Amino acid sequence: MKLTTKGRYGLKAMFDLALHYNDKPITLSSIGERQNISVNYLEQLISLLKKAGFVKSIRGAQGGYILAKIPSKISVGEILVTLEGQMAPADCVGDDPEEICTNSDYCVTKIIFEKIYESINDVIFSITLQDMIDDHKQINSTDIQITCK
Amino acid sequence: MKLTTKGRYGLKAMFDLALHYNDKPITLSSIGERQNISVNYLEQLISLLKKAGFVKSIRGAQGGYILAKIPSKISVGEILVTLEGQMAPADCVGDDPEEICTNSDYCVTKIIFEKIYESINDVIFSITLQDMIDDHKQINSTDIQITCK
DNA sequence: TTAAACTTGACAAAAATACTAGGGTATATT
DNA sequence: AATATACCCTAGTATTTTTGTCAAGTTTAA
Repeated sequence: MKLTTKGRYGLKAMFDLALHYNDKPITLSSIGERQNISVNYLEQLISLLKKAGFVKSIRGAQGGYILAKIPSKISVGEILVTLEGQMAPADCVGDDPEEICTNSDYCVTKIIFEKIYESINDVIFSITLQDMIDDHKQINSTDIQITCK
Repeated sequence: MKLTTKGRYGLKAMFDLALHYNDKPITLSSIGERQNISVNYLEQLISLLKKAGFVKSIRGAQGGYILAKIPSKISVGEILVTLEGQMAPADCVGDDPEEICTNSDYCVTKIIFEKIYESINDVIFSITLQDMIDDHKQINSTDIQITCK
């Protein structure tokens, strides 16, 4: 039940972009440096986030990435689902489940998996990037964002 | 964020034992047959559950496994944690976290991971095997337990 | 004593994950 | 126009995790 690096790195990258929301475009190499993530790998993650409409890219010199929406309109849940897929503990649950078992109507374990799924979603879709910024400002006196591995 | 087969299979096996709580010892081969799980693999899972004190084994002919406690005293959370480890979305959260980052006091993503962790635990530790039996009885008129893959 | 059942540990195939490599393309600056 | 910067895209690959298999025991009821 761990998140993969996709979700963790991607969330950090998005938080990094959110902190710089009104600055000039942010390069992946600067994100990679601050968050300690390989730039090539970041490219793959940001590409998914771009396709999903959460970031915009500006090509060429002085280019980079910026959020496509204000931080309060992007939830942690949207980011994680884009990168990791639905946060379902089993394939038989989730919106549009991948796998529908023959006996799922009578399956007791499925009830549990559904409850887990719902409780995770309640959390992640209720938190936005703006909430993270607010938390950050409260915790950190300096302006440098610090996330750990 | 999927459970592995360890957790899923182990939970099914424990539910199977719970349904037969007052019967004679249940063999792994019968559980494997009903739940469609390789017996050799089940052995590994049940061994963990035995070490954790949730099941007792009776060796020899007519032997098998029985729950070591009544179903209402065994939570889904205990089973899952025994088999999967803590249900933490990242290594930096959980009771006694595996990995303590240098900046964790100031890490904003950690706050999110902690909230996810807590919400999952709220669910899984509040459900017992007895609750599963009750659910099952409500859903299924027959006495045959049915779980899906 | 024999067969059923549990115990243990080594091992291995398959899948998923986490990158790396490297060639493109667009654009700002000089 | 040339150049440097920075995004874009596709493959490949090493590592880890998952999901078991196999084999050689030990224990115990009948």
